[in-house]
Amino acid sequence: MAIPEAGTSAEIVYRADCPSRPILDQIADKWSMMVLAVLNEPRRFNEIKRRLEGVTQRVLTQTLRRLERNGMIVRRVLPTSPVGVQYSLTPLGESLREPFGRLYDWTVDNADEIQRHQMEYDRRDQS
Amino acid sequence: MAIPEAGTSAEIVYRADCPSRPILDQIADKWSMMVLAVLNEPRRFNEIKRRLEGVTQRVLTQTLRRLERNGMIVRRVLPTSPVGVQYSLTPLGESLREPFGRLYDWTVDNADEIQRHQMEYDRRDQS
DNA sequence: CGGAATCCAGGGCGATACTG
DNA sequence: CAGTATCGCCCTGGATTCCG
Repeated sequence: MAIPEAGTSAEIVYRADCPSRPILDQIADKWSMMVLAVLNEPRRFNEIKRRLEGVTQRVLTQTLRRLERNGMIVRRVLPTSPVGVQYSLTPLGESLREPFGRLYDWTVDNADEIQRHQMEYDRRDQS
Repeated sequence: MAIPEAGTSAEIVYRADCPSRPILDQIADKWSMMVLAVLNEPRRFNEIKRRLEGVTQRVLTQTLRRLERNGMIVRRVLPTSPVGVQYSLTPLGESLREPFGRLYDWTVDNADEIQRHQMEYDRRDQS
């Protein structure tokens, strides 16, 4: 993995100006991940909302705005009546699906083991 | 990518009981990522803190607790004086570094393009 | 349909002080 | 050294209402 490792391991420091910081702040949330996953083809607002069980309209709007601002999706107003809005991935957003997919696969593969650890931890230090 | 795609794309829905949900809530934050990245070898609390420029001690403690609860790191109290505490990766935590590394690489590779999009977006809809 | 605006409660997080 | 404890702010996110 290419997480910054200087020549000697004694120098690994995550500096505050590391370019990954603001990016991770923007994209490292589960709704962004799920929106990108659902946008395997262009979809409309309520279509996305329906597919992301549990998301509120406010949060979905904010998530879409941020993804749009970051150049990962495109918002297109359809000349229909009533108006429709279609969201689709840009090449940039498309390229993010691969690393996100890896992470998603990992969570699914290890969900059981993680839950076992959690239960054991909570049992040990019972409050 | 293996994000759930049923036979027809019309059925892609992220159900609230998807096992990835609670996991992503736990791990999809930047400090968890950075802690795992820094723990390429066992390290002590203040050592980790020094390497994660900008993290407060409170947040680092919480992050470490959560990672420990999820079975990704191990906390070991060293019999020194004054006491030292050493954190190290478990195999589970180790296995998470790979997908995290992918994501990190992606952010570094695309940081510039994302910033350009942001500036353009902010310029267009100047408030 | 796809939002924007408003109100409001909870908690995330920083700052600070204290401890074994 | 490696935390815990406490206070207080702000921001996130839910619920609701209104609009083009």
